[in-house]
Amino acid sequence: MSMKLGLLALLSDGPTHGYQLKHDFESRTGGAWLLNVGQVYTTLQRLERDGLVAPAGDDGDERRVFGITDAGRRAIDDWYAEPVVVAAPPRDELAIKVLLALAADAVDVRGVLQRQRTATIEQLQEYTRLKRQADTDEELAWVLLLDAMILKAEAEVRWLDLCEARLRRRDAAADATTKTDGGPR
Amino acid sequence: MSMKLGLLALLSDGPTHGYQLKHDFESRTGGAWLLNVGQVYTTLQRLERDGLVAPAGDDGDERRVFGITDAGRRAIDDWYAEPVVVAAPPRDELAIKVLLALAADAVDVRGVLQRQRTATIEQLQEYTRLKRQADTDEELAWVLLLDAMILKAEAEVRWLDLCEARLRRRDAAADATTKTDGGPR
DNA sequence: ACAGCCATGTAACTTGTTACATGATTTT
DNA sequence: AAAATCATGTAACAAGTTACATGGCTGT
Repeated sequence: MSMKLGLLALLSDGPTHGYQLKHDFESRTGGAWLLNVGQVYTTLQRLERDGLVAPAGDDGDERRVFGITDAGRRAIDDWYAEPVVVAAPPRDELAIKVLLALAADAVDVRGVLQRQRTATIEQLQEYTRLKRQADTDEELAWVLLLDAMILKAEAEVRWLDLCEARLRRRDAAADATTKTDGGPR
Repeated sequence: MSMKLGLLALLSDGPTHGYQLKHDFESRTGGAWLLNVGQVYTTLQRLERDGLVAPAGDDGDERRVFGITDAGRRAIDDWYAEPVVVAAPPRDELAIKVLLALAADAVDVRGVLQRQRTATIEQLQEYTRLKRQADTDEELAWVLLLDAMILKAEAEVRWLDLCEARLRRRDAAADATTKTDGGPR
């Protein structure tokens, strides 16, 4: 949904053609978000199908200029007016992976957590490195994106640590049970 | 990708049929992740097409039992062995929305940020409420999922605050320019 | 002439997802 | 007998994504 609405948002600033949309989108995201041009055109077709954009422009122009329709304007206003709500359940690959690993006794959950932690911390360092550079460049979009990725990565590390802690606590409890009352046979 | 791999992970614990997979998946995610049964069957078809699972079982059974293949075993081992890497760019609806709002002067970015902040904090309170209950129930899967959602929501709030701060700083800088040297005409 | 960008588009495919049809078995 | 649950499946669509074909225009 974000791609469609992203292009629609760009079109709400004025009619343009597909190739320009690609460039606008990329420049507004600080060059961090590159689009395959083909995708822009397919998305435009689908937006037209849904009545959110319409061909607007001098017939006889080789470039196909699209403009936003009233319905499109309404859609984009709604988008900005409504907060983004997380889907329940969150489509979170890491979470599902850990939960499934947890229940499968053939899988080394600890290993999964540790490998993920290492990888995420590496990413965090890379982001921090990039941010030092971006801060001097004053590219607001790119800086904000990096902020977001850093905060997310930090949250992920914290979650991994929490998982470890809860696992240790659970294992300790199970251990205590086996020692005091023989535990599960 | 996570749905497919999720079912495959379940099958790596032993062959079963579609309906059972649905129940396993839901119970292992603490009931937080409900599946449409139809999706399980379509996903199984696709896994079979890709050679990751194969019909395994007594012919003549009314239930279609599937087992994991060697290729499937390899795929699931890889999944657990490799950390989940964030796609660059992150497909983050909130981030793209804020970045696009930032560049469009017809949009009230401050409003977008504030409405999102309110909504996210509300969610945070709801998660916290649910967690108090889950903590007593000792449902590890559900507790871990809530942990993840809480940490993510907190990170989101922090990011929104950071955005606000950076916007204020930018506006202050622009203001200073207009006052001292006349600024942009 | 040739490289490279501007520009448009189509075909094909993937995953996720829902709505619907169908019937057997079990519980109330 | 009716309701619920078990169980399997298909049709259809949305959204994202890539690979490819095609041609004009511009600078060297």
